[in-house]
This record gives sequence, C-alpha cells and structure tokens, in this order.
Amino acid sequence: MRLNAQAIRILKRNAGLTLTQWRVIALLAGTDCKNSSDIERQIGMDKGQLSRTIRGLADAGYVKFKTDAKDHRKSNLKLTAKAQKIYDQTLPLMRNRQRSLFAHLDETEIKAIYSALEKLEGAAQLSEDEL
Amino acid sequence: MRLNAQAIRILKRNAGLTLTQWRVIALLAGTDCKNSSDIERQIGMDKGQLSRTIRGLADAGYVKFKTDAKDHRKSNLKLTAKAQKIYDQTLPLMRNRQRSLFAHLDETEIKAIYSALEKLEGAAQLSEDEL
DNA sequence: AGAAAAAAGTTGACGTATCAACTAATTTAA
DNA sequence: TTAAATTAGTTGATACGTCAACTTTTTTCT
Repeated sequence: MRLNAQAIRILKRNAGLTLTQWRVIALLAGTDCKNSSDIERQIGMDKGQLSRTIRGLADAGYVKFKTDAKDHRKSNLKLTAKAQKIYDQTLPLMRNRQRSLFAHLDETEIKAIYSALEKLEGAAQLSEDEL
Repeated sequence: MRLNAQAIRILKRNAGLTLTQWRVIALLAGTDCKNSSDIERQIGMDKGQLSRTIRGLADAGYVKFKTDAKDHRKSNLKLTAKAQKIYDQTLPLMRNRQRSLFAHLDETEIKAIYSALEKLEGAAQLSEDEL
C-alpha cells in the first residue's frame, strides 16, 4: 500500500529498519510476546515470513534467541539494548504518524471500515467452498 | 490480502492466470486501453510491474504487441483469441465473486470505506513533508 | 533547428504476502 | 506406552508493490 510509504521512510531513515522488522521489535518491546508463535498469533503474520524477519533481526544484532528450556521447539526472543534504544527513539515518530493519519477520520468512518473489513473477510471465508 | 485468495484460486484453476494478468486482460477486453500507459493510468499500477506482466502474457500467448506506427515508443497490445476466450469464460465467475463479497455490505459502509480511504491517501500525501 | 524536458517501456533491487513441504519436538489418545 | 496428531520453526517458490536508474522516442521551448 502506498499508505505505508512514509512509515517505511521514517524507519529507513531513522532506524535502518523495515516495517516488518519494526513491527516485530514493537511487539517484543511492548507486549508479552516471547517467541515467533506469540507474534504470529498477535498480528496474524505468516510464520515463514516471520522466521525470515526474525533471522534478519538477529543477523543485524537486534534480537538474541535462546532455545526454551522446557520446550525445545521454541526459541525465546530478547531485544538487544541496541534494539530497545531504536524502538524508544522511533516509537514517538510512529505514533505521530498514526495520529495524523487517523485524525482525518471520524468515529463513524473508522467503525465502518472495521466492520466492513470484517464482513468482507467473513464473506471470503463463506464463499471459499464454492470453488 | 487474503481477500484475493479465492479470486486467485478461481483464476489459477479455471484459466491458469494470475490476478494481475487477468486484470490486464480485462482492461484490454473491456475498455479502450490500448497500451501499457493506458492501463497504468486506468488502474494506477506500477509501470515496471506492468511491463513484466505484459511480457508474461505475451510469452504465454495471450497478447501480441506491435509498435505504434505514429509513436515508436508505444506498443499497441492486442488480445489473442485464446485470451478472449478465457476472458469470456472467467468473467462471470469473477463477477459472481465480486457480487457475493459486496452483497454483505450496505451502501453506507461502502461509501464510508471509499471516503475514508481517500482521506487516508490525502493525509499520507500531506504528511509527506514532515519527513 | 537544437537543447531540454517529458513520456513509454525495460530492467534491477528490495520488501512483503501467501502457500506448501519439511524437520524436530511435544501433546493426545488408543 | 507407543502411535498419531499438533505445534514450532525453517526453507523454497511465486506473486505482488514500490522505487530507481536507464534507453529510446517524442514534445516543448527558445
């Protein structure tokens, strides 16, 4: 979407991150998501994509992962200080952007969008069988 | 978007086409679009992407292109009989899908969505400078 | 007419979304 | 308890969106 354009630029210029990378960092920083599956559940992102994103973050020194002691399938993710710092710096920028985007919409419109999108998803599900 | 999932499946199974390929064929069949730029203006698609899509269609025998006599930069596109046939066959399927998706939305919601999307695009434009 | 600008397409690069097949580890249920 | 099903995560493939640099041809401007 073109809507993401500024977000992408903000991140690239201020943090050297892609949007996906930032979203993952934001989840690790701001929620109790610990591992890949948590994140997947939280934002419904494809786990393959997620796996690659996380590996990228690890390679760039933003996250460390350690295999879970109790469940050897899981690896628990932890942000490095570097990542935490960048997150703290960019969060306000991203919040501003979010605000200025949605400032132009009134309650009704926002609700209509969410409701319509839900219905569309629902209809998509239902008509799945007709194929 | 997951919303495109069924459309993609319909096309793949019934016509062996990607969604982008079908959209281009639909424009060539149903509008007076003649060349790449016409299509670009019509659906606002990236011209790079478009170039590759059209080449793909040509390789698969769906379109032929001939350099415009008056303007040697342009190539005029023409659907082959094969493409026309597939289009005629799949158009009803696609229309059905469209209808069943939007059937769940009322006028108000559809309008709200369009208006909101326009505003979002506008806001995105405006805040462009803040970077 | 000649230089500069714009338009038509091509190509390369990167990021993102989705699907599928696969390994390894854990849970469930017979 | 052992076989079957689930779950976590990796890897490959394909489609799609966006940006940028580039060539060729046409238009515009002086």
